[in-house]
Amino acid sequence: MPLPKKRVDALHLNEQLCFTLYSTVHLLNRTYRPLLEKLGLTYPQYLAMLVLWEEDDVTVKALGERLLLDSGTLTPLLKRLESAGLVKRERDVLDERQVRIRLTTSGRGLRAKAECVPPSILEASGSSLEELQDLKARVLAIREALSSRLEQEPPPAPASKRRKTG
Amino acid sequence: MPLPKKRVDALHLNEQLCFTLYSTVHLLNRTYRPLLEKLGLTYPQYLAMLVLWEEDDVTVKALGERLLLDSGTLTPLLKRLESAGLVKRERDVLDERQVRIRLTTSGRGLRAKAECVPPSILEASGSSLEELQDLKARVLAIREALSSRLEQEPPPAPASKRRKTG
DNA sequence: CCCAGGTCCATTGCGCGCAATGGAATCGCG
DNA sequence: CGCGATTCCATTGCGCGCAATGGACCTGGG
Repeated sequence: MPLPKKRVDALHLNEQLCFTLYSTVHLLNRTYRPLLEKLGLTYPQYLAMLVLWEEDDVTVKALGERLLLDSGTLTPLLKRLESAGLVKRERDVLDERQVRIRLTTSGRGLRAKAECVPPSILEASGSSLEELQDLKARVLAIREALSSRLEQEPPPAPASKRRKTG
Repeated sequence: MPLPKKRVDALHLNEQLCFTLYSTVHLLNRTYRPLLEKLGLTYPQYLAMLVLWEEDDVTVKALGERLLLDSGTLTPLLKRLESAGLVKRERDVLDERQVRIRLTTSGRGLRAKAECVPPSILEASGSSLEELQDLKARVLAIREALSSRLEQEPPPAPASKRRKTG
């Protein structure tokens, strides 16, 4: 046998964890969609509401740090939540650069209807809570590795200001 | 301690595997971006090229089944690959409903430059190949559960044609 | 007090993903 | 053979994600 395949081809689609994660996230989104439609939310909007249900009255920046999203994504998303009557967006009085996001009564009320979502997803996953918790921890480790790497390397640094490694 | 938290709140963002997967996929995309920029590809375009490097001359439908994407996503993506000179898109002569995607010489040649991508990602993940293979298998199990569920349930069936459960 | 630098949000442009719709080609049943 | 059903791809509309840019605001050194 003169090796019919070139070892374990790293460029083979089905070998790649990344593709598995990528396609699984899309299937998860499709699974969430009919559940969240009843709440009038998309999945990223649902994530923003999760943060607000935990801690009301947060800035766009703080929201972005929790969700790992930037203002280019959040600004239009929050405007849609506002026009849906779920949140209010107001400039901070003490620091007008910031915009504070606050739940409306309607937004707070939506939480009760959201409580049936996680159990439905758990069931659809076909896995146990323990398995999912274990997976979460392992994937988190990868996310942290990617995250710390992305924070350091990219700065092409125009010049001057070498305060990190100097 | 009168339980300061309400058990293990399923609506808590950081409890959810789904958010971990969602945010990790975005970080992966950001990690791939500078690597793939050298090839002139986005991540979904890279995935399509992976399939074509495995098996040239495939239909849009076959590509969609491998990548779990539909024509609404693939048609414009493939047009961009075509205008980049990497593939050709031609109607099948025997069945003109189908469009066959074939690599150009330039598209085949890009494979060599792509070989450095998987090792870079492996390193950035901070994990061993064994750990990633194990994760892949576990996430695949969830993907299969979601997939089989999505295939059955949704048909709202206008009427008639009850061939599955009838 | 002034203003250079930094922070925070908004905007723009592009490429997905996907639901929904439509048109052209093919298939299959009578 | 004829015609309704099905298959396959293209198009449209919308909501992300994100890089890049810009503007308003704040802060700190002089």
